[in-house]
Amino acid sequence: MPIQKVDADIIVARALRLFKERGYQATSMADIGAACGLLKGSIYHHFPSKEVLALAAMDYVQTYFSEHVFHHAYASDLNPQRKLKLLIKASETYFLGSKGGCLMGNLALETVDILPRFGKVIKRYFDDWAKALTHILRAKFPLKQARRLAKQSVAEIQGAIMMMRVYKTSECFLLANRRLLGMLAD
Amino acid sequence: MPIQKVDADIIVARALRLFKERGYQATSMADIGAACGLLKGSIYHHFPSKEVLALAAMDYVQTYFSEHVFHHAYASDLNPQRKLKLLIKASETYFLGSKGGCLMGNLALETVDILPRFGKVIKRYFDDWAKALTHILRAKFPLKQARRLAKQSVAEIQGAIMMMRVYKTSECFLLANRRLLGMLAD
DNA sequence: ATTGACAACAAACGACCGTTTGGTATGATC
DNA sequence: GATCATACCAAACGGTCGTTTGTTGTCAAT
Repeated sequence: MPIQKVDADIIVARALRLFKERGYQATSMADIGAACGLLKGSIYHHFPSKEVLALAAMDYVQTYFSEHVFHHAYASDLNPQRKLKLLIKASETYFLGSKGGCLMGNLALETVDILPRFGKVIKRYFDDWAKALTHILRAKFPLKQARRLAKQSVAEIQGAIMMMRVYKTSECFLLANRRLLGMLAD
Repeated sequence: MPIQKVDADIIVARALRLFKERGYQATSMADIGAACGLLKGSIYHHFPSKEVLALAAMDYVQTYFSEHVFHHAYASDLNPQRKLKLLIKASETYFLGSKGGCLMGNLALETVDILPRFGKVIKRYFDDWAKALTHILRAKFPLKQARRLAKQSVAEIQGAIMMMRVYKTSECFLLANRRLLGMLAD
């Protein structure tokens, strides 16, 4: 009775949410199926394994951030402050608008020494984030220093997201972003 | 044939290592048993459950940091710079000397929304860390600012430890500590 | 009308999970 | 030397895991 049709995108979206909020191992295929109105076996019509499904979810996040967050760094017709402001705003909208913090950060600590394929995707995500910030900070700092400040900021924001999950307060996260913005001011 | 005697402390130490390197869910009682030369069932002679064993491991970390890291903040016969230097050195010794990063940080992201009992211990750990830094920074900054800088630094260091695991480089972690130390300089 | 690809179900697979049980050797106590 | 708690093993428990298999109903194309 397949009157309904659940396509791969919906499964990715639901799985992403679960992986982000509960983690990889604590999310079962049955959980994902239930979130889609399917039995767990039916998911294998769309994805060959749980690991590939998680990779698809990570890919979605990577694409989302490239298109909705990082891309602000490369909008050529804006000044650096404005670019940074838009990038931070987009990041805040994402992280304050949903539970579970950062999928990449969560999976990083949970799986980096266990599932090597995840590590590469996570690395690329952090790389792209740092690259976007570096590109903006280049307007004020020499390349090496811009790179250092960018990496520092990515680390601080990830740490702040961790604190956000532990303390259930966005204070630390907002401060980290404000401090990043302050790097361009003088 | 119990010619050997594996006591609770050894089990905690081995479990701590496994939980830190692989995470909570990916570490089975059989793994822990094997690391102690025991069958998984034998662990239940010393601990009533996996959850309680993990709590014991977290408690060990909490005590270790209180006695070997945070306590430097309260050594009354040293100037603030010296205190901070010793605290940072002890922290670096710990995090650079073993794999897996920070047990508390790892478990925070993996279990905070799933195992409420873990959340409280993790919170206390971060609180104690921030409190130690606040106590040192108080020498230069008013209380509110000291608190803010302390929290910021804890978040940044946790984020840097995450980067250390992902990129397998201690660079970011060392820089975060240097920046913390720089807060006292002028 | 028949075909065939599709989407889903129902059920089972073997493996492993955390935990429990019952038994067995050890070593100290009386 | 008998007693008894201890530390452990061996085996099983019920349950869940990710995955596979076979089947069924649906829908579009022939």
